[in-house]
Amino acid sequence: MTAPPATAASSASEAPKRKAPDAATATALKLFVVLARAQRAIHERTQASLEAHGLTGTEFAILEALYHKGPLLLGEVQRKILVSSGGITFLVDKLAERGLVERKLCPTDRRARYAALTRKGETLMAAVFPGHAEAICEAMSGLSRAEQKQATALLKQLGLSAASQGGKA
Amino acid sequence: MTAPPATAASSASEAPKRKAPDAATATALKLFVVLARAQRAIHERTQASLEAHGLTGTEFAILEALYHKGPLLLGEVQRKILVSSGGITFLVDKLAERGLVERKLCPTDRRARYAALTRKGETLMAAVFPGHAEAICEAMSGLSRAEQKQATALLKQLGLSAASQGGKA
DNA sequence: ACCGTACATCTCACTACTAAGATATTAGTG
DNA sequence: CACTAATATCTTAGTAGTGAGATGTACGGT
Repeated sequence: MTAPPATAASSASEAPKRKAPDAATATALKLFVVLARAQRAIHERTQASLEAHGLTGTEFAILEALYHKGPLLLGEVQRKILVSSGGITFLVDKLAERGLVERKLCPTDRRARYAALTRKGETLMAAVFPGHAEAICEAMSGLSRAEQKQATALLKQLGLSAASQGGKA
Repeated sequence: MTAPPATAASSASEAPKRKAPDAATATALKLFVVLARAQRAIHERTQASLEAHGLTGTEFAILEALYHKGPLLLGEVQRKILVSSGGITFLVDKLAERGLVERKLCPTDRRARYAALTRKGETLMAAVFPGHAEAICEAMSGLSRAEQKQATALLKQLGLSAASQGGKA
């Protein structure tokens, strides 16, 4: 998995060669930059524990969903991890080649396929998951638990608001 | 630019089929998920204003850096927007093909090249930047200014801490 | 002047996706 | 039952990058 490129951190304050954005804009731009940077830093820190097992973050997300929820329709997995329909086919193909998941027929809808962890996939997740959770804890350790909860509340509000501003338009 | 795939939102509370993670871990995992989701939502919302001009987010980040700072060495741009060395060559090539930037020799170091906006690139940025800043403001409007500042402070602390936890190791 | 190390950029092969459209199946309507 | 619209997955071609290594260049020490 790749981390998103960062936006240049300059906008708000360093060298306002052309414009002095009003204060509200400056506040929003600053949040935009630190959000991108924080996400990137956390992302890089936590992917290391997955790479050691030969998994990308997206692959792990699929396995994790199946691990915690049991077999799921491909479409359900797709909506959960937010990749394209072509992407989920490709990713499940690769995981199936490695023997970690298998496709199963859906008895009530012959268009649909389930993805399910194999024994091998379960074993892998049991080995990988605790270390990954710990890596996330460590990556977040710059904030106290109270601060983490505060940040979670703010980000949830922000994310829901942004997501509802037009879905895909 | 592509948004990073989301992690399955399930880990913390929905169907703890196998494990009841301790409370500190649950807090960190939850923050991990909402951080990824918020970043993704904001990202999608704000890229729309760039796509209308045929720019990816990364391309815009390069142009923005040059717009606000003037000509920069390729290496400086690279560090600012966090892409690989191969990536910055590729991206500047594409922007140069479109006549938005040009390479210039560095008089004091013949290994180095400057990237600089052309007249056309400046014009484009003057047209694109205000709308993009406004899109960011709107995307952030789910939080009040005070909340935005609070979130910025928390995320800055989180990002710096995570980034210093091993740089690349 | 000459060496070795450290850069700055570029080249090339590869990866992890996305978007659009094809195919197969289901469900609803008259 | 035939027809249509909606779904679920797969196929194909293309994109935005990464990473390793190849040049070409700079500079401190000798």
